[in-house]
Amino acid sequence: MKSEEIAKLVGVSRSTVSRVINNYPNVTDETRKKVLEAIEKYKYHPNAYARTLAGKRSDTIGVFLIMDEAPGSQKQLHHNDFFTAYLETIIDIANSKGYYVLVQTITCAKDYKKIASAFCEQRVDGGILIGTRSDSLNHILKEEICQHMVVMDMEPTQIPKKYLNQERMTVINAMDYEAAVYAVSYLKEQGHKKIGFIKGIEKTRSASMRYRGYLDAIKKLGLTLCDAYILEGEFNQSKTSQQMEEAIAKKMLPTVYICANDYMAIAAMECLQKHGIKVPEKVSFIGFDNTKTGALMQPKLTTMCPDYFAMSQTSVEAIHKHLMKEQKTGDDNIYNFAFELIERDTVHTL
Amino acid sequence: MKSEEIAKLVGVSRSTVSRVINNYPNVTDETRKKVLEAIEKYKYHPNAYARTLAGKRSDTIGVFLIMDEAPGSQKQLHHNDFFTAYLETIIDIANSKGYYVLVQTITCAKDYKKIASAFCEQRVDGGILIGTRSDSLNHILKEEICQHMVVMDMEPTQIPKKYLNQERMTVINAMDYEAAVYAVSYLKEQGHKKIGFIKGIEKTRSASMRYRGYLDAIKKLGLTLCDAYILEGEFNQSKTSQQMEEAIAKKMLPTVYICANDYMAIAAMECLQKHGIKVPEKVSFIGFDNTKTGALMQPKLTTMCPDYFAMSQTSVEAIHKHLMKEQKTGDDNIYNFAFELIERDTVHTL
DNA sequence: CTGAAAGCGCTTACAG
DNA sequence: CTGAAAGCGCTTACAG
Repeated sequence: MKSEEIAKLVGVSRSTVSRVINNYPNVTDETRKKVLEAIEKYKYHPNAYARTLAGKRSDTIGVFLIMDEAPGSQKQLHHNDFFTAYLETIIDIANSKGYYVLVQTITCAKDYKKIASAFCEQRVDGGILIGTRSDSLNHILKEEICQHMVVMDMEPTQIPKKYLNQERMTVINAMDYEAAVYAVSYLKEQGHKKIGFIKGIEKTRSASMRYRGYLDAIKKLGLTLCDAYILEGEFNQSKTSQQMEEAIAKKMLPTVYICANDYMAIAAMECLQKHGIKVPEKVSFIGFDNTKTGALMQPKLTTMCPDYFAMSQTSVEAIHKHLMKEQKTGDDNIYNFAFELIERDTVHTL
Repeated sequence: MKSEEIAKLVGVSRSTVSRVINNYPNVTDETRKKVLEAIEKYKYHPNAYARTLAGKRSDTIGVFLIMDEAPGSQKQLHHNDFFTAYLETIIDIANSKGYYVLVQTITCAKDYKKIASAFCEQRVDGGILIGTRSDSLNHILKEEICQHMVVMDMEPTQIPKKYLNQERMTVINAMDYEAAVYAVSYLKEQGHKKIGFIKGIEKTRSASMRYRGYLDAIKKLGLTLCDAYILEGEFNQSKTSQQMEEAIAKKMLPTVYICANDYMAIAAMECLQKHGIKVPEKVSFIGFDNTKTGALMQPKLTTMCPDYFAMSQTSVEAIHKHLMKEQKTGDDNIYNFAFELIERDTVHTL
């Protein structure tokens, strides 16, 4: 079924059918109604590829998930629930606005070409980058992607001004620095003076900002910074356990650890418990990310929760606005979202 | 940049450029090389929409995630990590075979139209349905989707023969019944005689098969079936807790529960522990699905793990084969995958 | 308000 | 082995 057949059936031209489909004003109500009825009756769907070729947008948003290469052959990618928190909301909101969502995984340097292809083949009108690394930008800039790209978790100062000014990029960040500062002050209020930190790997903006926020807050609040309280967890459970074991052996334990993500907190807690060290009574924990596991385990993990929903929503809307050309000029294509402290059972009041 | 420009640059016709792009044999090596060089040099990407319109496939696979409507406005869809286990593998494998992946969420009856649209607008060459419900099939059949569809977790007998015979559908299931039977026999070997079950909602094939496998195995192995040991968990943590509370109050506890999914096991365990009932010493647990939370919590949950990877891989390959017309005739478009018992710390040997 | 015609960027018989 | 031409199913100035 194509538009010409509908046209014949109704007794109008293809042009008119097209006008109805695109909801143009210059069609009489009567004609419009007849066409709409025929479309409904024969379940006509305009061919997306023909529409796009003839000048319409593809109505498709690309979501690019940057992930570490999995070591084994059977990649357990799904363990990265970090992405899912954004992905399903993005899809849902995009669908509700009439966009289709194309998802691609980026697991190595050459995979960045997938992004370029998606744009160059005109498969997508805009893109959202999730899991951004410090080197991601180079890859993208190298590929000269022209349309609109939303980048999550990237320091705006690292982006060449022209991209931001030409409104070719939108930056969406969580306020990781502020969240870490808040976590420290919250813990101080709870009576903690020895506050440790378990670091992620700092090739992501969020991990490094969380750490910097911690460092600055410790100094600003007059707490003493102790190297022995800072562990290199590398976002990695076994590395975290190992570091924790060493700290236990040295008997250099703070009264609480802030962890750059929930999973390191979970690994560290398990390690302490094995040694009979009570959590949270002896050592308390605050995680980051609000994973499902943290919410369900015992004791339930207190954590800093990013506004996944708002960030996902804003990313879709940024692309939508850009395509609708509603984007105002200026610097409002940089967004920052606050965290929420979710108080559960792993912070003991001293 | 379009094919005509490349043609001019090289001094050949568009036809020849097209032949090179599509890797047709009837081009001299010399010409092919020159064209390829120009394509590389000018970073030419054929327009996907023009290609498809001119008769090529869209090289896009649709993944349709059927999920319950979330109660709140801010849908916490990402809590459904059931999907992610499949989704990221599907994307990865599809990408590696040169397919793009379009993902759509189905949260209500009218959303099934999204599936029809994706096919009718020719945006996808084939589709994968995840999270299938007993009523999903009606929706799909009603929409008269013509191309190839892979359906996960659907009883083959419910599908009209003609769809299977015409190779318009592939069915991919986990061996839920057998897994439940195995779980029961495993527990019997561990000395358990009072084996309970926490049920999901039975509008999914997997939930009902897990329950039926349990029932049949109890009978077959000569164990006594006790209604009080069977709880209506409805795949729901609060419902499970409530049912568990009642069972505790009645003092009608088996020595072990098989749970139709991990999350119900987690809720039930928490409930027992609150009452000072030791897990696994007093009451043991086997879950289903192998969620990350189950692997990380304390005690670590013993669970039946579906072969997510193989199922995802097979679904992509089924579509690929169908598009390549490699699909053999016959009934091999129904696949069943075994579970693996992951022994951790929640089954106590009596 | 409506239609005829050109054009979007490819592929593919067809002819040579 | 290669090119000219038709065609894929739409949209959009253009003319009326």
